[in-house]
Amino acid sequence: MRLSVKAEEVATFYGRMLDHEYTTKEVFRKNFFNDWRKEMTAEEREVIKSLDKCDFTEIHRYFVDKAAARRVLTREEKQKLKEEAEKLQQEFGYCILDGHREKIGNFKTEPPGLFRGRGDHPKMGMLKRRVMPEDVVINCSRDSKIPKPPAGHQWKEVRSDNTVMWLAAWTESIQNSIKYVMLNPCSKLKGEKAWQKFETARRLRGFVDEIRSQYRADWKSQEMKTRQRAVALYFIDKLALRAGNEKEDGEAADTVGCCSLRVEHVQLHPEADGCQHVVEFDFPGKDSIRYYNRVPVEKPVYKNLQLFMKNKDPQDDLFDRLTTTSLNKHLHELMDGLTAKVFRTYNASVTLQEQLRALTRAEDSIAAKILSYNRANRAVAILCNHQRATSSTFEKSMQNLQTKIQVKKEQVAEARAELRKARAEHKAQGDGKSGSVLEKKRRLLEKLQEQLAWLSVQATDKEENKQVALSTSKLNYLDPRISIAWCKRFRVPVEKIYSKTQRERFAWALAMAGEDFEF
DNA sequence: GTCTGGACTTAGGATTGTGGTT
DNA sequence: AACCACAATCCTAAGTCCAGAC
Repeated sequence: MRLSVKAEEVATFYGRMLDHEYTTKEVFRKNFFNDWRKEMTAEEREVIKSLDKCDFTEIHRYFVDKAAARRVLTREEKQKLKEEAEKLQQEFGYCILDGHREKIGNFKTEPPGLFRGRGDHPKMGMLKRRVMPEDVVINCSRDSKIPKPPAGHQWKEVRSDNTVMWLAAWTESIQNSIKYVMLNPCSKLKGEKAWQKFETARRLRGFVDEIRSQYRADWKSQEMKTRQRAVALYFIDKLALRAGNEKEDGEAADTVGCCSLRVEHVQLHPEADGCQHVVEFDFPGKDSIRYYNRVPVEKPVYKNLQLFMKNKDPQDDLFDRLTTTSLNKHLHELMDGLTAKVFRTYNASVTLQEQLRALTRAEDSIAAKILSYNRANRAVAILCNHQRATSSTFEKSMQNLQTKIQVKKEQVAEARAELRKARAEHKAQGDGKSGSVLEKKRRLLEKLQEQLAWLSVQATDKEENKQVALSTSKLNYLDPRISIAWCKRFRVPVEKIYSKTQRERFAWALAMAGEDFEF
């Protein structure tokens, strides 16, 4: 069936996703079909009444072929595409801020498509509309070269607000929230903000002992509200839980954080795993990532939880007298600039520093030091519950690595035998030629042993990292100055820890952290 | 207090780039 | 040159937190 242009475009959004799990989900299909029908002409709507009877395979094949065609382009053609993208980046990807040319993060508006909400999102599959110039607000100084809208179009508004960071904004059609064009993390402005964030977290170090003893005292408060706040704060501090703002139901997936925990998300065990007073957490957190943890807690916490759960239904709020606003208000009184999320930053960075101290040995090889670093990083990622899906190729690539290790082991054994032989020969002949052969064999063995060590480090790292995502903590929670100081102290090239973009993002830290930086 | 809109950070998955192997 | 695996980067959803209105 030949479709009208509008209906066809929306059909292609679905067709190109055909091999994605989304298209098997009832909610996705229902929302898509509903929005698709809105784009149809009256005649089309007459004919197309059931998604089950629509066949998108031709559309799907078109995109598969297109992707394949892209893959087989010649080197020159690929080079040309790259240059075109670079030209676009140069023209639109930068702005002038306070007289400096700064890289923009997202300089393109988001293309139209089908909304891909995470978890059980009630709006998945809905049509995300194309952004038109008429939707876009431009923010730049009055005396600057104001960007021109495309021919025949106008901006929604041009304003000059120097109290905000965004350069352009539009309202997105799914949640009616605002999307922004902002600077790249390598920009001076973003760098300063990150630095400020870590400085706030460092300041918490000076207050944390006092705060901890206070919330312990508050576990026995007369006021229910204070007790709830004190137990919640304990979780935020000890378990690095997120604040947990309330969400409008029906608008997003059902996920929770600390303050929004419900009775159904915790189970109390008087005794478990050989410990007393164990709390079992099981709830969907941000991005619907499961948080599952069994932790022994101090007795007053346990008793309080029993009290908070008494006479409540599973769906009731655990902390019914607590909101993120009231918690943060309390935190503000304890320290200037203190909010719930500062505890995550603080505990993440402190954990990294402690773990690095405990794990690194000066006499280790660079490879072993990097494994230690990754393990320290991993401790943080586990604390913050940063997960990733196990890649579909994990088992296979692990197997490949094991094979490589086996081959390398055999090579080492062989090299060792040859070295022995060369040594015997040199002893018998004692001339310069047999001496240089001996030296060569010795070097070969050394090199192979090094390679073997590196491979087995990789294998250990890989296995331990199967379901743990290190990048989120590395980019957002770990004060980069800790890592840089560690690199300097233990003579590890910083490129082994931070990629090029990461070094640009953390340029501010590279410039200021010496080897004795302490968080 | 409570609600809402706004601005910003944090997050995992998707896509792209790279370097080694076949 | 084609292919593959992994790392790096991009994308944008989903959080946090604040200010202002009532």
